[in-house]
Amino acid sequence: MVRPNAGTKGVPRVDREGQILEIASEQFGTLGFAATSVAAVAEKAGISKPLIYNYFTSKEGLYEACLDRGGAILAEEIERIAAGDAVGIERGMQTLGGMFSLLESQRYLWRLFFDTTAPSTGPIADSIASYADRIGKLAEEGVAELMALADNTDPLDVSAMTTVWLGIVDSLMGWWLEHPDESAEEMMQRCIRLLTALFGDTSL
Amino acid sequence: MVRPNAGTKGVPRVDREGQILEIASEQFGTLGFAATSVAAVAEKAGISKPLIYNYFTSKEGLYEACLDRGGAILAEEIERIAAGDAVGIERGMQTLGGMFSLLESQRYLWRLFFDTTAPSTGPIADSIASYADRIGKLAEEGVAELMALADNTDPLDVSAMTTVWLGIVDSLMGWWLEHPDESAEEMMQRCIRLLTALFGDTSL
DNA sequence: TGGATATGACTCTTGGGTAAGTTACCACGG
DNA sequence: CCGTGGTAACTTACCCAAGAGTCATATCCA
Repeated sequence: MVRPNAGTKGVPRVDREGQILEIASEQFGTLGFAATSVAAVAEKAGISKPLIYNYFTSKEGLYEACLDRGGAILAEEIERIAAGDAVGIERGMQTLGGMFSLLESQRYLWRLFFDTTAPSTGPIADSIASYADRIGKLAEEGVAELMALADNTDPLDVSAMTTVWLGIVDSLMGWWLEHPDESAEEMMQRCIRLLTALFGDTSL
Repeated sequence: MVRPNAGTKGVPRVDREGQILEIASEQFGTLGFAATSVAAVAEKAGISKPLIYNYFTSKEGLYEACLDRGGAILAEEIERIAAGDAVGIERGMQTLGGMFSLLESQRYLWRLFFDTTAPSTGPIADSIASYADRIGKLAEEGVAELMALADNTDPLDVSAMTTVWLGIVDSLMGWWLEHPDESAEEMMQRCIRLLTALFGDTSL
């Protein structure tokens, strides 16, 4: 049988995998796991669906690979800032700034780890949870520090505040996604203005 | 042909519709539009799928009916508070308090209007947008007031801050959903403590 | 020539939606 | 007090499209 487009295109596996991951991450990050179809990723990459299955085994495998690629980057940056000596709001703002410059060209990455449509059981859930936990732990640590400054060490209060903090970051990322012209630097300046509007300009 | 379970069960349409809407709202609100299946709603209601289609035409029709039921309640409460004379943070906290007591027994309602898996085109999108806008407008109004107090009237700043504010409410609702034992009153006290941790106890 | 790169054309499952029929209730004429 | 027909409430069994996943095969290069 004649199969006009078959045969290698001379693209080595590693390169192809990288290209697929980039496209898949964008789709998963913007549309969510459930709404992303493997066929669509294949089409965007200019290749066929079976090749993706050949390299990544399943849709979940593909998602997991995206997580691994993005998660390392993200967690590393947050950990780097956590290792600094900034505390409280200051630390929060530094984290934000780090995120902005890190994710400027791939803002959708953040959403990968907070996608509500991702499967909630099975190996993916574990993988996603492991990264989300790693990020969440760091957030919680920062929040706990902040709260301790105000003599509040109630674990549930810290837990709620951490959720709120992650919600703030998430909503900022969402807003950024909808304002693509905004640079990381502009975004940071904006956040400082917002903070000032809340606290007055004493704190920075 | 014998159809052992067919025939009326003596439940009038209005009652049945109400029952279906309650169950559907919970499913849509907790699982999201995409992850909710009509068959599952039917099963939970102890009826068959076609009855739902008979009453609500389509899955989107069902969702729209849920929105109508929940949206009126939600927007009304926020409008009531907006009509008061509280300003800035104070208004925000009052809104929160209103939400908590209003949604204590149906916390999932909030998510109905901020479900990212809902269709983004078609009549539903319009309907959802109309309610979300109504809520968003009120939020933006409150935020704009707050920002004006700090001499910031930049529209993009207000837009970003509004998104953040909605993100905060959303994350609090999410946290509440995961802590079912927490009462509305406890939730409110917790929020006041969190606010105090941030601002010191001068402001209330 | 064998292994890596690739594909067209399937299968199978899930879930939205429908056709056609069944049962219970009720108003009304005898 | 009893048919009897109309309508509202309901179901089973199906259709169909979309999308995950697979198989057999084809091409290319070292």
